[in-house]
Amino acid sequence: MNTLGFDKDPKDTRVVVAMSGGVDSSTTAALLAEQGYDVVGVTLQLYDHGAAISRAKSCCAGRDIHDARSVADAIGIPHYVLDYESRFREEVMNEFADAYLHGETPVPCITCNQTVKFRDLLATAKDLEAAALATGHYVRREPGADGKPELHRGVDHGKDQSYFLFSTTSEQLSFLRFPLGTMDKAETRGHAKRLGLRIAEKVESQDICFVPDGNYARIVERLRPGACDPGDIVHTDGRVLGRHDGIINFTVGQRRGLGVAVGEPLYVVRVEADTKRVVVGSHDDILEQQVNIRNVNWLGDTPAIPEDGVRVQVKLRSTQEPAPATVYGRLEGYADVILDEPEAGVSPGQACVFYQGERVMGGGWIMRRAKASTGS
RNA sequence: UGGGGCGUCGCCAAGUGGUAAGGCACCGGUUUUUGGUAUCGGCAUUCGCAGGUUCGAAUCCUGCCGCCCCAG
Repeated sequence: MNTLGFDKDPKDTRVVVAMSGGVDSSTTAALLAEQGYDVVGVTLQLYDHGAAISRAKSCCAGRDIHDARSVADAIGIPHYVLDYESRFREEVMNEFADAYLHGETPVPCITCNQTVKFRDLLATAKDLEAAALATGHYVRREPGADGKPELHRGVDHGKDQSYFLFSTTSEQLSFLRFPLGTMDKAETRGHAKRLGLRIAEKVESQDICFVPDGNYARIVERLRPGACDPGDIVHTDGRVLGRHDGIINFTVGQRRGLGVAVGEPLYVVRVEADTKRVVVGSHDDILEQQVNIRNVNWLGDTPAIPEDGVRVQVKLRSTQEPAPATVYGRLEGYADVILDEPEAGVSPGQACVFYQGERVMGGGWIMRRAKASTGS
């Protein structure tokens, strides 16, 4: 049994590595190559990088494609750049823009993982007759009780990326490998240095990869010209406090950028696409204890989420330790999550990811509440 | 042009003779492979305007300007 779990020699095990050009995926490729695997590097060209080429901190830009190629050359593996621009635009960028126009707050990284990467790239890897697709994500794939692989958090909870992978199916998981899941960032950089990778000191990627300067609203406007109108900023008590430049600039729980002052901090309580209103209120007004989700991916051992509930911990954002909750299965991919303690700033369009300890139990997409009671 | 009240940073607001609190907003940093949150820091040589009194005034006096309320 080799390190990727195959009962054959590494040199006879072909593995495709998704190489973004960053430290993590480069190191993943280099480590597997070092172990003697038949590594094939693949980099996805996801969007027109003309505007983003000088953006050093985003992933998959032109600069990063170049870096990926350099690393592949240095470690002596074949490397392919695949043009996934059109499908990325359709499935990730367009959905991203539409979500904002509907008053939701999307997580394009998850959409990208569940479509372009773990569906399309994974299929491509199979076409290349690879035994597995490896990525540089900080998550673990652990053998489960019945032999089927489970998804676990990265050992380094500070880098754990399981939030972005909740929609990974069991089938996909069986083909995926995450060699960095047991490492922390320092170890990864240590390997990168040891292996002489030029990108060893490269800065962390952050922000949305296709938003070069962090100004996501501008991208939404470019993708959907004229689709967003200004509207009122309304307090939960009914007062109209001011005007805003478009609902796409706001997300539930947001404080800064409202431009109105009433003495106490104001937070966005909800974003109404139909009336173009941004409703704001006090911090208490953004506390939510029930979260309704859709398009659930369930990774538990039961066929579905029990209707009478199962105890889990949930993340409602990537940078948060899981909080205790009970999730109740509903029909057709819906579920209701009841948190033990209310959470602030639960935003429609974001992901709710389930955990039981280290194990990722799946998750779903947060829906708008039917009628948010304001408590005023 | 009868009476009363008020005018301090974009908003609210403390300060009534000793040399401009605070909150909100805003700006910047940190944190973060989404958005957001959080956190740290910055933010009125100046108190409607003009004179005067005083060692010293946003605080006292005078005039002017503006606003609000009550009464005509």
